[in-house]
Amino acid sequence: MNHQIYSELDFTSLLSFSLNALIDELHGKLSELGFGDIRPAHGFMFKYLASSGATGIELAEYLGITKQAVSKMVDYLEKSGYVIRQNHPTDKRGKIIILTERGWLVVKAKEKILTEIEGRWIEDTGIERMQMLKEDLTKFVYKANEGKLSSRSRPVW
Amino acid sequence: MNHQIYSELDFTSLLSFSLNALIDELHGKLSELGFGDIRPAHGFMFKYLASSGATGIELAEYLGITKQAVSKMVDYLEKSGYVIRQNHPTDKRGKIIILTERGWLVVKAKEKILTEIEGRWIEDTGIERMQMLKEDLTKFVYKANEGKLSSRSRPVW
DNA sequence: AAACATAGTCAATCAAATTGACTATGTTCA
DNA sequence: TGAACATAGTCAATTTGATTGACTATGTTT
Repeated sequence: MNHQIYSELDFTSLLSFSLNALIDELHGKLSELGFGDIRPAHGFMFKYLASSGATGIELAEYLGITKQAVSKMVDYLEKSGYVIRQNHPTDKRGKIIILTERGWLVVKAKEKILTEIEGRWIEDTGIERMQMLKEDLTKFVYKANEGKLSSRSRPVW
Repeated sequence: MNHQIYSELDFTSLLSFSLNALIDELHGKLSELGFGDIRPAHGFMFKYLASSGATGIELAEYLGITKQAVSKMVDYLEKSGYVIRQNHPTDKRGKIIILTERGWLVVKAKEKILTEIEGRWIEDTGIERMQMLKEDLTKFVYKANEGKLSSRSRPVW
């Protein structure tokens, strides 16, 4: 293995490679579990839908993409049986997107896998350092978004 | 500002948001400097070309994308005046892609901006913690790639 | 010399997003 | 209360970054 590559990584590369490694492992394991049609781009959508349902526009704001892009993603996930569109109870223009049973299976599988990965990281570096790492990243994210509150800029995984 | 969003971020979100914040700031500043036609996808290409030149296939391997994709990126960057294709000195099939003067300006601007950002992070969290953070991420990246040495999986910024 | 391998390009397609135009419903206010 | 405006969602065309497949030209092996 080419060790040199890893000894001189700049900060941006470190973040990028870490995230990629995480996402690759996650989607590899999801594929093994029969969820091969879930793609990285869907990750944050599932995350948001898990907390409750959501309208298209809520999703668009959360994901930082247009409502048209959300609509297409929902088309795909609905066709694949992970979500359904329901009529909004009070607003006849609106729809609410909710997870199907199969959608919930994905969310649960995803959580399990991510917990495993994070657990392995904790074993490697210790719980205190992992905690610090999270604190620091949280601080950076928070600071980076102080000035311009808006637009979450395509967080894709 | 919605503080709640930031207090409960899982690890994947933290990595994703940190990386996005970094990339957004970098490309915002590059735009201000007149390099608005450089896009996040070009980041690692510039990084690799800066160390020496490279053939298309070397770039493809480094970036984890196909040689056709590299060829298109090079078309774009050549048209924009950041790189040129030269004939390979010994292999008549091959080309070497090297940075133009304008390409070097981008590399230097990029390094300056990233150093600034990293400096701000160090101010916020301290040099020791920053060092630990880097060590930990390096360890994760290294471990994640032990099994399967190949394919760098689209590191895009 | 023939057979195979490699570097690069061309063309068609896919994935994830965009902008712009549109329908239907909801809200405001003169 | 109805006209004017705003909002939720879809349809269509386009862009960006990537893919697979087919091809040319050159290099290497046997």
